[in-house]
This record gives sequence, structure tokens and C-alpha cells, in this order.
Amino acid sequence: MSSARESAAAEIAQRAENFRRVREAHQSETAEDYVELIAELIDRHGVARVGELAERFGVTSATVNNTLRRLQRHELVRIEPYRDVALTPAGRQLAREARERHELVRSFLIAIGVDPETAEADAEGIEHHVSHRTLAAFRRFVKRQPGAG
Amino acid sequence: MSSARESAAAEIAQRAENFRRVREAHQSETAEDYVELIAELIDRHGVARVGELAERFGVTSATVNNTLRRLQRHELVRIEPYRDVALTPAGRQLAREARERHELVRSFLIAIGVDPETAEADAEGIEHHVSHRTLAAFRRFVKRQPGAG
DNA sequence: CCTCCGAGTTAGCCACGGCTAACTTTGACG
DNA sequence: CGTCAAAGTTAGCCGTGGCTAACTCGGAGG
Repeated sequence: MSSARESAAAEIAQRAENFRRVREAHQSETAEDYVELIAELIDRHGVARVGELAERFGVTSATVNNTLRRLQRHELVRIEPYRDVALTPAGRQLAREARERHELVRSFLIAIGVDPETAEADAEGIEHHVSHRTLAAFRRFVKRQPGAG
Repeated sequence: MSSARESAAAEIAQRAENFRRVREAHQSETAEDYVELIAELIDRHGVARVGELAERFGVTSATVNNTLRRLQRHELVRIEPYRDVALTPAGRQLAREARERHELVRSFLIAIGVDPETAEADAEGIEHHVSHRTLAAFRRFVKRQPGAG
């Protein structure tokens, strides 16, 4: 009956799983940020251009180009040299989900008393690391306190 | 008076700054996770070994070795071939801060009704992306609802 | 005191996501 | 309708952080 040893092993495995999930989230972060911003630019200006993305992410156009090529390999965007950036259906879907999550995290932070600017900044980092269950808790809280902040 | 244009430019710059901060946080994440776990292992077992770190992070010993060499360059750990891993004073300090933040995020999530396992998993991802102000809001909330969850 | 196994290390590979510098293309305007 | 600046692209570099495969080292047992 090495149940102590077994539960210690289970704890260790659980911890490894948690770290693995964080690493996974990091992989999808860039993709989500890009499709989210591309969708927003298309909504507001009709088009999304490399330079606008670079300016808003605070990176160079070269970096945006690299990233867009990767996203195209993953079938999230469609790019042609010297043309506007377009989203694939999968990209649009991911953008919608990302935007919803982002908005929820931001309004939750405001609801617990964080000022709007900080809420926006922190939401950018937090949004990619929030599980469904925690999101549900955020949603419950925001609903209970619709005017907080 | 192109104040509309100016405030649009300010918004764009602010957004870039937010993304820049997230990228910065990613750079320190691994370091914080390592020193935090190393400190915990030393507390519990007296020593921290490469294999234990690898097992708990869910990566290979080779990866741990690479990372430890980088952390040594940054003066957070002291390593000698085939010996236990030690923390520098800076490493111990960082570990203490990381642990506090981790614990606060976890208890906050529990306080808003997230189950303890999910809270632990999500805290791992969230802790590196929470500003001082948001942390303060978490702290206020936990104090107001000490038994929630 | 020697052997040998397991822990640790090293070498070399890959993808991501930054950068600069040099180039090409586009399209606006004289 | 040609020019040329601005926008975009390409090439090549770097650090992080994963991996496998092959190695070396240390210490426990015979």
C-alpha cells in the first residue's frame, strides 16, 4: 500500500501537466493576438496592413511578415505579397473567441476595482492563461456586480 | 489642433506598450518558475536535483541543463557539474516574490469560486502577467472574503 | 577496490519570434 | 506616364526553450 508514494507521484505528474499547458498556451498566444487585431482592423478600416500590425504590436514589419507566414502555414490568414491581410474562416472564428475572452477578462478586472488602463494591459497577458472554469467564475462575478468599478 | 489624431496615436502607442510588457513577462517566466521550484525542493528535501526539476516541469534533463546554464549567466543559480543546484541571493529573493504572487493568485481564484485544482493550474499561467495594481485588487478581494470558495 | 548503473552532461537539431540591412514593389503626384 | 518615397519583403542573424542520442561521471555493491 504505497498510497503516500502514489499520491506524491500523482501530484508531480499534475504539476508537470500544468506547466505543459502553460507552454501550450504560449504557442497559441501570438496566433490569437494576431487574428484578434487583424479582425479589429478589418472591422474598423476595412483592411489590415502589415505596417498597422507592426505599429500596434510594437515590432518591425519584418517580424510581422515572418509571423504572418507562419499563421498562413497554420491556415489562419491568407496573405499575398504587397496586399492586405485576410483571415480564413478558422482565423475569423479564433478571432471571435479571443475577442470575447479578452473582453470578459477586462471587464472582470474592472469589476474587482482595477482601473481601465491597467485592466486592458493586464488582460492582454492574462487572457491566454484562463481555463474555461475560471472564465465561468469571471462571468458569474461580472453578472453579479454589473456596475462595479 | 489634431487632437483626435493625437489621441489615436497615443492609443496605438499604449497598445504597443502593453504587448511589449507581455513579451517582457515571457522572458522572466521561466526564470521565476525555476527559482520558485528550486527553492521549494530545497525547503522540502534539502537539495534540488536536475532530475527532480525535469520531472516536475515535464521536460527532459537536457532541457533543464540548458535552462540552468542560462540562469547561471543571469546570476540566479549556482551550478557545478554533477552537483545539486543552489540559488544565489538574487535567486532566493526572486523565488520569494514569485511564491508570494503565486499563492495570492491561487487564493484569489479560489475566493471567486474556482476549484482548487483549476486554481492551481491557472495560477501557474496567470501569475506572470499580473501588475502590481491588479495584485493589489486581488489582495483586497481576498481580505474582504477570507472564507469564500 | 573495482565495476557498473543511473544521473547528469554535451552536441546537435528544430521552431518561435525578435532584430537590421538591403532589396523590390506599389501607387501617388508632378 | 515616369519617378520616387513609402510600404512591404527577403536574407541572415540572435536568444529561448524544446528534443534525441551519445557521452561521462559518481557512488553503491559485490
